[in-house]
Amino acid sequence: MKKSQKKLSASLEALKKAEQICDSNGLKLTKLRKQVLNLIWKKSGYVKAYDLLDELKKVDPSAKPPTIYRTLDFLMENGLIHKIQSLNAFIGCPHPDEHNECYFLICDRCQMIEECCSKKISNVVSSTSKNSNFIPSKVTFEIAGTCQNCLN
Amino acid sequence: MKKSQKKLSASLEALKKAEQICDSNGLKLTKLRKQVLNLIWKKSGYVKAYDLLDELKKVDPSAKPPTIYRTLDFLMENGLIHKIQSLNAFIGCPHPDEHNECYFLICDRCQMIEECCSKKISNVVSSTSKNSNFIPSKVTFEIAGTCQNCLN
DNA sequence: AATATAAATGTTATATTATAACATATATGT
DNA sequence: ACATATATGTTATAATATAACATTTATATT
Repeated sequence: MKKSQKKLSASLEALKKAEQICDSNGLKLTKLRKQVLNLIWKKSGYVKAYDLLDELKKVDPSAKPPTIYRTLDFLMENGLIHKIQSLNAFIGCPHPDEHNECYFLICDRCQMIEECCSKKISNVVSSTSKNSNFIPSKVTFEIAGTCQNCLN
Repeated sequence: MKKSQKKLSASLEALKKAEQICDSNGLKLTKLRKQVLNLIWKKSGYVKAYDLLDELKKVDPSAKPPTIYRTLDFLMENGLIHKIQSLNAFIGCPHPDEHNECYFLICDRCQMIEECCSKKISNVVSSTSKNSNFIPSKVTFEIAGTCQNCLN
């Protein structure tokens, strides 16, 4: 299977899941939101908001910063994408139907980001939070470095 | 001991450590760098770059964004402060002499941030990285939520 | 269907965060 | 004393993000 096909199916898969999630939660996956989610999935790695805006402008010249940021907010609120805080960038979530504590492996050389889930993370978060009598609500866990591919 | 005294001593302590570290590493803790580090420690929680700039301007009216950002870069590179990625904010490091994998407990209600170190974190990072054949270089681990004080 | 209400999008303006590029000053080594 | 490196000063602008208000579209109710 070619890479373009792989990307295509990941994108379609993501759209399908997004539709399911929105359907079952009474959320509206509007044309704009679909377009933006699609643009995010078209990129192989992460996307910056203004790059996304430029892409969107190609099909909707009236798009402006709030167009993108509002849509990104919606997609984030509903777990369909994530913000990578250390890069001010965004990436599609491959498993929006599960809500685990996740972390990101971010390659400094290529723009690939691997999203991983691990019980270990949630365990560390809850145990360390308990130690400090802290009630956690949002976890940001990003590991930058060099990925497998780029090591060769 | 009053809170202001506690803050003062933490600030003095931090300055002392910074001087030691710079001394033993051939780094120059210049007047500007000291001033900025001091301003960071004066605040009880985290600081934003432009707030810091406003403070600095009070004693050095010619200060400009690069003044602050360059100084913050120096302080970060040498482990004297940390950037909180999820807030675009900065905070002094209470133990710049040790270099552990740390995480931050960030209270949404007050502006307090607790920096914690835990072997568990480094273990999770190294084990999960190994699973993905990933060589980690920089870890961002921030947990937002509600702190002990604000729960009452 | 007509109307009220809520949700989404459009639009203008501006706030916030950060860096590039080049000039000058200060410290350091020879 | 001079060359070199490091730090700071300065101007300009890039990159990221949101506030505030207008308009449109969807939804619920009568």
